[in-house]
Amino acid sequence: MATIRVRYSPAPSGELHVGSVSTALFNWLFARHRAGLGDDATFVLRIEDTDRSRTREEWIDGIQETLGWLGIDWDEGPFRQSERFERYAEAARRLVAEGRAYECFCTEDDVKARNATGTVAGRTPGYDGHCRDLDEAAREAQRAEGRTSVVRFRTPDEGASTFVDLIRGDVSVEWVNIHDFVILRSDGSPIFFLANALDDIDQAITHVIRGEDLIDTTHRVLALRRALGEAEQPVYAHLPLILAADRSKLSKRHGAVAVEEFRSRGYLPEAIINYLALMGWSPGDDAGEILSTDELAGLFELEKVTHASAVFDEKKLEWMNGEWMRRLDTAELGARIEPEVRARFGDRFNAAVFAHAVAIGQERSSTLVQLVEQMTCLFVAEDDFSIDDDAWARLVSVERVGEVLDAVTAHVDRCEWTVEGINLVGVIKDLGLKPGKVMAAVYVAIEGRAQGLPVFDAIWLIGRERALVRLRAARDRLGRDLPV
RNA sequence: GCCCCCAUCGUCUAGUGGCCCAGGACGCCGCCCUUUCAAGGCGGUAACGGGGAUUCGAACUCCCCUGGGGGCACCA
Repeated sequence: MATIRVRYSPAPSGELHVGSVSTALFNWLFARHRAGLGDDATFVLRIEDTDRSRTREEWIDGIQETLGWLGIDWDEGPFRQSERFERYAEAARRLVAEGRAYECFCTEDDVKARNATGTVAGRTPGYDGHCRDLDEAAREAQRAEGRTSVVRFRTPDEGASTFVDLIRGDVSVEWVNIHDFVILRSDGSPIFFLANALDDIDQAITHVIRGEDLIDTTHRVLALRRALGEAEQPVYAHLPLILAADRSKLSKRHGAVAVEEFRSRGYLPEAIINYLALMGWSPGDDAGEILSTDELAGLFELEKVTHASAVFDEKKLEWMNGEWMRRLDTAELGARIEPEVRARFGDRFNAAVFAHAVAIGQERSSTLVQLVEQMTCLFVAEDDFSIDDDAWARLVSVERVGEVLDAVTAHVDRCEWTVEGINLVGVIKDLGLKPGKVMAAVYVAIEGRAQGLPVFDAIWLIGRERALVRLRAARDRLGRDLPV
């Protein structure tokens, strides 16, 4: 039995976006898969809030809320780096005392200016080692001038840094390309590298699974760990990134990227998990694509993670969401939207009508939002009932639409009040018209839109009175629009 | 500019030297079903970036090029 400890360590700088959740998911799937194998696997949640200026409490709550909604649960934490500043500062002091790090008086602008003048032309820009070898007298002089300082880590001057990535193999970089970097800001707060290295040590993390955008930072963290006296190093695995359709980094300008946004647009957590798991990983052709979270955890293997970044395709997510909506138990599906529908319609809400609507809507919608929209025509007050322009245009274009509406109205007025009794197919045929050609007009008149629930059901659900009101209103409006 | 990672249909991917003139899924197109639209069923379109090398034989191995992405902060 192996001991596995992974961590998901988001920075609370906004709502969780799909890339970040993907990282959380892969860590979680790995831990749960190993636990299923009998290993002692722990998933730790850690909030990397070292940058006070970018941290907001609501983001931290939001991270937990979103993970909870998705069903990604954690065994330890959330730990917060902001509560461990003294620990980091102490470690930095120790590194300085041991000569592994040094006090640096250069400001950001100083460094930038020196880079601009070509001091390091032809090389990776970065710190030039200006304060590396200041003696105590020189440092004292700087302080006397009132200059503030940071603590900078001294990287090796030669040789290369190499580590084995579980999904990419050997990853190596020459140290000349990695300059001395800041580990403690002038205000005493730690920089990511330090806090991250120390937390991984203190929390005994065995596997670091994160996005490929962090692959270059690994060498610095590893150097820091060794300087901190840690002999053991965790296993690293760098995940492929999720890109926007234009292959650039996914960002707000590409539309929805925050998971909460997808949530409010009617996506199910099951579908989001399923979709994200299949971005950058595949269990092989035989497993199929619609997989529950448990099934995913059972099949997950880091070794099968793909290497190339993947483009986010909302079309496929939507399809997958529809698949999940149809797989869900109807009562369960109803329960997920009932609070919202109740809130929206107050005492106009009717449980029996709602249940029937969910049952027939389940088969024909891809998102919860679509499902809710389909049933608004059932609950909306007649005063608020409206027909959108596109739908009206559709109605008007129907052949002999006036006659159709008249015949339908007459039928609805007297027919037996069951869905089958309402069946309008015969009525249309009696006019010598094809139901498939003209029924759209009835949909528009009754549901206010060209896309919705089967209209015989809708008529039955809203009742004879209201159905007649809507049909006559449509007929009246038609008379005004198309004076005969 | 320097460094790192990557490279199969439009997109997500299967494929680890012969089973592949490359399979699945989404999308798209067509047909069927049909109370509009959806959903569903059936069918179709579409890819191994280029060039060398190794080999009897390369999508699969190696090299170069090209292309894409990422990194180079007192962000993480």
